[in-house]
Amino acid sequence: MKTSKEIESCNNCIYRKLLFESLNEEEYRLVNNSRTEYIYKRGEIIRQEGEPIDSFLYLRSGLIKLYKTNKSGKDHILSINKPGDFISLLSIFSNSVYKYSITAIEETKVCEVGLSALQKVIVSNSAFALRVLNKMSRVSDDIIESQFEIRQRQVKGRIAYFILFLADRIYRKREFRLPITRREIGELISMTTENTIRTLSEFRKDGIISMDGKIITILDYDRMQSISKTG
Amino acid sequence: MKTSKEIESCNNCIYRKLLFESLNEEEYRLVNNSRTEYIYKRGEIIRQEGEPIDSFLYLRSGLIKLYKTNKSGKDHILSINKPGDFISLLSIFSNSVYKYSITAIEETKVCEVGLSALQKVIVSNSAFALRVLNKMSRVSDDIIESQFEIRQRQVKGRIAYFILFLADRIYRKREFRLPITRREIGELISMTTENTIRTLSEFRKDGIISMDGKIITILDYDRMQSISKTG
DNA sequence: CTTGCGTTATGACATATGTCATGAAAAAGG
DNA sequence: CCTTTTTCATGACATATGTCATAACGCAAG
Repeated sequence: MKTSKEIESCNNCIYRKLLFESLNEEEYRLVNNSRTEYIYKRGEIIRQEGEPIDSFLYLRSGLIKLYKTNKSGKDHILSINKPGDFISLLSIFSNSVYKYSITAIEETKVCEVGLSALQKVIVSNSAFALRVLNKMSRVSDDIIESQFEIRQRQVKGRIAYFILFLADRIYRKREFRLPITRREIGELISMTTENTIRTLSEFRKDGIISMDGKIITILDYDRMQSISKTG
Repeated sequence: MKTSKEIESCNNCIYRKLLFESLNEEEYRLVNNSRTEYIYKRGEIIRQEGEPIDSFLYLRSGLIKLYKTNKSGKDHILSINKPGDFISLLSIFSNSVYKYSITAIEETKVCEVGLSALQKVIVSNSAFALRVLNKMSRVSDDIIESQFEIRQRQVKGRIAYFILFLADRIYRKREFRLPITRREIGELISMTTENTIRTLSEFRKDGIISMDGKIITILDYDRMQSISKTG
């Protein structure tokens, strides 16, 4: 499952400042000693629903999806997360097991910090606790907001919303490679694969995007925004 | 807006134990001095989207809805919350203004604690911080989970899910008074009022529930569960 | 008590979405 | 390289959901 291991110091990590800035030497050592860095290949499962929560996961590079499989075997994707996101913190303090599965959708570097070490530092360092609280509420907020936005749109609006999410928040470009299949887009926006494909084709026919396999270029950004808002 | 004010000591509050147990005298005094208790009548707006977050809100009795109004003027309800729930904590640490509006759907008692007092205690008392972290993640988790469950069902399943939510988690009875209108149920499950009404009528015709205005009785609990799971 | 307005209710019809079938294209695996 | 599997694509049709119209009912304000 975990294909490769490669420990680096947090000192070189651009996220150290974000999170560990307020730690003193001892606290930092405590965190760092219980820290491991793993690399997951595309498609590898990082954590599975029901597994005990043993550590705090922090995404350093790559992309992951958070999802759940229902009884019929159908997956429903909750969110796509990017570097800098806390990918497990959601339930770390209220659940003992993962409520959702996590899979790497491209090669992904994950920092894993032992839960007990993290809790010790939270107890000893209140500035750090506030920082975690802040970051954590932001991630939950983002998930709630995106689900909320998705649910009040129909297919065209949902796909436009997702394409703009990728363009604006993930890649910051108007041309990018879809990181997931059309089936997975459907699992994310709660639509069938066929309708997802059909709608993307329609956007292409209407000249709003061009498509070459997984490469998408937004040709008419304004119209895409308008569809995301109204449809 | 706030119709009545009535300060009680936290000592008599059944929730004190839940949250304020770990506070020492001074911390407790700090919280209590910045604490006010308000009573909101049915339909009264407790907080409005966009208002600055000044305090931490804690629901002592009654029921509230969390919702957002979109540009077309249509409301979308995010959750119905019951006593014991943190109703503002969601965005308290990551936003300076409320992202959602809060309205009392029946007479509701709300405890309001000044945000700065709360933050001071979080910084000074790490056990309390952990408790807040735990409770907070649970509330966010609940919202994410219910949205997640709703979105993968169609109308019948969504309504069955909601009816069972009321029966099992809010009233703990099989007969209860719907606290909201059918339009609001639609706003909660993202369906039109007509389809919501139609589906409830259908449940009645099929002998799954009986209805007398807003009074609902679940006659066939098993079938209701089965619809909630499959439909 | 009456009036007015929102809620509940239902039908007819339009539109959106799902399902099933089929095939081409692309990716994965030996 | 070839084979196998998955993804992408599209059509025809079934079903679910939305829209519009209409009416009875109930609650609340005067």
